[in-house]
Amino acid sequence: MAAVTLSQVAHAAGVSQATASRVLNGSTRVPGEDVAERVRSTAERLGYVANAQAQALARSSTRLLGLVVQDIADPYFSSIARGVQAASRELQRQVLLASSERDLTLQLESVLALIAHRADAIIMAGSLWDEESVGNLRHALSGYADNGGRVATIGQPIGVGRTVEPANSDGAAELADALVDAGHSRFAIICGPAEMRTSKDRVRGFTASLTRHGFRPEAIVSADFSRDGGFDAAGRLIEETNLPGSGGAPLCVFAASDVMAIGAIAGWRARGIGVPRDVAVAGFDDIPTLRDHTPHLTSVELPLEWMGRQAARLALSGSESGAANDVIGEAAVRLRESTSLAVNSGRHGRRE
Amino acid sequence: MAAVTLSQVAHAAGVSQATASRVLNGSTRVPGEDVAERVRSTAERLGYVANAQAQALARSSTRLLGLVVQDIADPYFSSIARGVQAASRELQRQVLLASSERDLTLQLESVLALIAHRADAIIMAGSLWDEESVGNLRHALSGYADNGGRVATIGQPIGVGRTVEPANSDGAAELADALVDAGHSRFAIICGPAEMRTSKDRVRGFTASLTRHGFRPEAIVSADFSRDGGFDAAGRLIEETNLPGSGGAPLCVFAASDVMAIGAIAGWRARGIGVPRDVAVAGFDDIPTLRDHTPHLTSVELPLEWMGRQAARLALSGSESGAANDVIGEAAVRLRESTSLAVNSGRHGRRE
DNA sequence: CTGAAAGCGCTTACAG
DNA sequence: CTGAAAGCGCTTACAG
Repeated sequence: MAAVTLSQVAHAAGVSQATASRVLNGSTRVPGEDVAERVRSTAERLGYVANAQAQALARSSTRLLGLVVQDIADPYFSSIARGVQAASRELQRQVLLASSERDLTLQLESVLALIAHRADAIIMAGSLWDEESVGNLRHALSGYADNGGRVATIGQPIGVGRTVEPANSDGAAELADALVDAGHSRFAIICGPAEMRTSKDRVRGFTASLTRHGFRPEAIVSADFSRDGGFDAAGRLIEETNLPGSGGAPLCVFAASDVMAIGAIAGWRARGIGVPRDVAVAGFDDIPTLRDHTPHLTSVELPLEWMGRQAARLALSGSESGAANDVIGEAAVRLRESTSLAVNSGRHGRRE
Repeated sequence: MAAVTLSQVAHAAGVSQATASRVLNGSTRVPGEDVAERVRSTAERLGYVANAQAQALARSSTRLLGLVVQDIADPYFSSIARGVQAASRELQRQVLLASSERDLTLQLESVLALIAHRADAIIMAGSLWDEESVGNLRHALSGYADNGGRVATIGQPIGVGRTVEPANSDGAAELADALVDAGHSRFAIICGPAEMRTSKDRVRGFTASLTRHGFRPEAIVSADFSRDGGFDAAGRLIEETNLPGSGGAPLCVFAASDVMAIGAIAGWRARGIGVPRDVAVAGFDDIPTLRDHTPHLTSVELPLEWMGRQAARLALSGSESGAANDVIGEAAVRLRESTSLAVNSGRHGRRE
């Protein structure tokens, strides 16, 4: 790449490189308007675009914001990414995006790549690790932080940097409260893999609330944290539990994410089991793209985009006392058709 | 940031900086294994991570891949981004993500930022422009290309670089064919803004096919290219068209995207109009997250993730004759419940 | 195989 | 206000 260089512009404009630099890249020490104008028009004419790599090296600040997500196509992460992106624009940063694919090795590689690029800050969304494997990651991150790098995690603290914590446990507990209030009395759970903290927290909150109300889940089925995982789990669940006949109390299933809930509904439908006619279902996240699903899904809304923005803010704002250290993404229960009891009283229930 | 430096590692290992560089960063000219090992362990001990900015400057190659999308939270773009991300991992690149928000100014700024970072290649997905505004963009991009930058667009050619073109027009035409084959005879269209080429191409292909079959749309309603746009359009459409009574031929509405179709269905449902009972609807894109929508949506599948991969390949592969210049994202019609005529024969139709 | 040195394209004290 | 020069952290001919 032989792009136009600052020194070329300076030469063509008949000034020193220092002057050209000061004119073109917002220095407070502004040269005379005549010279400035000459430099500007020369730069324009030559099509000069400053080399950000060289600037970064000279300033030792890249204005890069690193973001690692598990899967950018997952609506959960793409919503967060949107928030990060928006905040980074306001904060004049560029986003360096890495995907970890739920693979611990890739996750470490991603982080290392972001460190190599000397991103001013690194945001890790939906990180996945167990206590053994987290060592390398934490080591890399804390070295990075020691050198002035800023770290923010979304989901769980990793011991370095600040964190945006979604109210997974509390939200799930409030959901259980609301479900009990609505009249449900039989519960089961579909969740993700045991080592996934997001899923674990949600199950924990849900179960704890149930216990307070004097209930406990009749079954807990774990599967891949995906639509297909929910589909499979739906099948396994009905083998483990009794769906009531027309007389009994209906079963209410909490799926640890909307995406799993959708899969479960599809799985039941394939077996002729209707929601909420034969079984009630609640999800988590309240993904916007799924708001028009039929039946409308009871869920727990999380401010995903806002959480992305906050993570960027936490990571980029000074470490001074002013800024909060951690922030909570508050959850809000949305009771909807999928857990409705009204239509559940008999076999003749109509949807709508 | 005072990260450990190559020269520090070299010093600590008692070798020259050149040697350290050769050991640590895959040069073919490998030093003796004893020295190499000493350098490696020193680097490890000191926690050395190469500064990618400095490397980029020295090598004049950043290994950065720029991607600009309109909205990363839109499933259309996040699917593409996933493909780009996957390919870039295989090609050892990092992704620099920019969002243009359907704003021409932001779009230009995004591209300029990517150029400033000297990305090896820039991919523009779902670009939006009219012939007047495209000037600046094309100018920036062609200057970039002149300096060795590679460009790929997804959606429409911009006159510089290669392009991945989704079969919007052909796919929509095939959809119309299939719908006519299935027995539909009355049509209407819900589309995005006139200046959006994606929408325009789809409408054009659909209408052209209709014409060949001797039909023409009874109404064309344009709205925002979003769920809410579809919702609004649904309302306006029924004011402009006659929905048949129990006897007449049913209306079949083509929405220019799945997201608009979903919105339209919600809009009708809010007015007591059922799909496909009262009106048939087809979308476009076949978004995976919407596959479990009720009714199952007739759509035209586009290989979005694959298109992202191809764009990365086109952009990063050599300009030599070997590689194809442009590639088509083939469309595949998926006829499903939302355009089913079986249930449409009377008022007693049941969904499922 | 190994090293001294120039150069990548900027910024920024330091002088004038 | 303006410029000469050092320095940011690497790579890579060029010698030895």
